[in-house]
Amino acid sequence: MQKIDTKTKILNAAEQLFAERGFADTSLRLITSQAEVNLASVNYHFGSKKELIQAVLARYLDVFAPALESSLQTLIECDERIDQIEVFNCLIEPLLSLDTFRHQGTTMFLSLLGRGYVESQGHLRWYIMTHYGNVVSVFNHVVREANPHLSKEEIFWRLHFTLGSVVFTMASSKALIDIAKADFNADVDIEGLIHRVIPFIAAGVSSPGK
Amino acid sequence: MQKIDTKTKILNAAEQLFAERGFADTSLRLITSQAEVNLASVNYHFGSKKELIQAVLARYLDVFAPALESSLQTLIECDERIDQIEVFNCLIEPLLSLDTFRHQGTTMFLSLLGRGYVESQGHLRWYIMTHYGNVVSVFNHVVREANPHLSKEEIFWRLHFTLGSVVFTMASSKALIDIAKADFNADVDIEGLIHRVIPFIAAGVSSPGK
DNA sequence: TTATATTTAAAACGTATGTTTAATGATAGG
DNA sequence: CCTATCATTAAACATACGTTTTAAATATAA
Repeated sequence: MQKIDTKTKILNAAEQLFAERGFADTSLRLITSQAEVNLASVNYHFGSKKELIQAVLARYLDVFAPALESSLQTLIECDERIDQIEVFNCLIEPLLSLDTFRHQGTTMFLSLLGRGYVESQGHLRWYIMTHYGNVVSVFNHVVREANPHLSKEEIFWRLHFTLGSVVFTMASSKALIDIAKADFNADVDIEGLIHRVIPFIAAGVSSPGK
Repeated sequence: MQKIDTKTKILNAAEQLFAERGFADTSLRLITSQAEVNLASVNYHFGSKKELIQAVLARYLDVFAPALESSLQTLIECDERIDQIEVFNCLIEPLLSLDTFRHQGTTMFLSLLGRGYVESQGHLRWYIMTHYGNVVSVFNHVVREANPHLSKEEIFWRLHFTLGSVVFTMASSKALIDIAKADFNADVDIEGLIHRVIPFIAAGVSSPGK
């Protein structure tokens, strides 16, 4: 059992609480008591609550973004004709690897992403664009290749519908999985959920439209 | 120009601020100053902030739920074979009529719905089920009719993916529409957005799956 | 070991929150 | 006209928040 330093203990506690309760409803005192560190250490190590939130998100994005990018690059190099479902399949491995990277990492990441998008009034969007803009561009490019019949604008909107499906579902995945258990005796985990959502969003994105 | 009573002034100011900034980030002082009423009048008329939030949501749901229900009933009675796109089309009129009912009512309602779902930790879900459970049942029933090839469980998940697409997009529709304006010189309003999202979610829901 | 820098600790600060109180004003019924 | 109910106001309340300060403790390096 190795010793975990204060900074990491804060990040671990913070990400869990942020994912469960959102940013505004999670106080620094709750975080530090859960992490069993002193209150002031948050401001010492991170400067402010806002910077802590960024650090929590960055810890995931720094792993996820490069993984997705290389996954997309492989797709570009190997396939002549790209299908939309293959594009979304590129998300699976980078997403699921977050679960080995940290306990319930996939759920945590997607919850944080969803909460960040609705709570930060567009700040997260800007942050992602400036820090991970490249992988976003590549993703957009590949989706365009897979759907030559769609305009840039149509793709813009459909990718946001997609993002909504994913982060909204994942943000409440814990509760939803419980309901599914109770109502259908169905045992679903986060991996099963991802495999359920991908056909849905792929069909939506590639739909001929009205 | 008729005189608006305090209770309504509070509701009007609250729903706008809630939709824009979320529930946690909107203080009663901000609401009452915007509404130009006394701070204490919130607790006098509504009891607490939580009950104010419920009142704001109820004001929309009390209009939307019956409208949707009758719209679905008409569909059931008229069509022998129901298509999924028709089911979602039933949402259009009830949603858009909120815009005449109140300024930017459609956007407001969907934003509130989205925020309620992610901020209330499942409370809104319970509230809707207990107060408007009937229309939810009818909607579920119609979707089942339109998609006999899908299991109850599959429909459960796909409707949540759908809800995610809609509320997530609408919750940030203001910002997204601005981006679309800047990037594509595209003029989109809330009605246009609804007509964009319906083919997307209809294709997703009725997709054969993997 | 000593000097220096880094990290932790406890306490207080200032501010903002939701809520309550108590007094005043308005309104309608007898 | 008086009274009882309802509505509004200003002020205070208690609490919770993010942040800062000051000092002690710990680690690091000479």
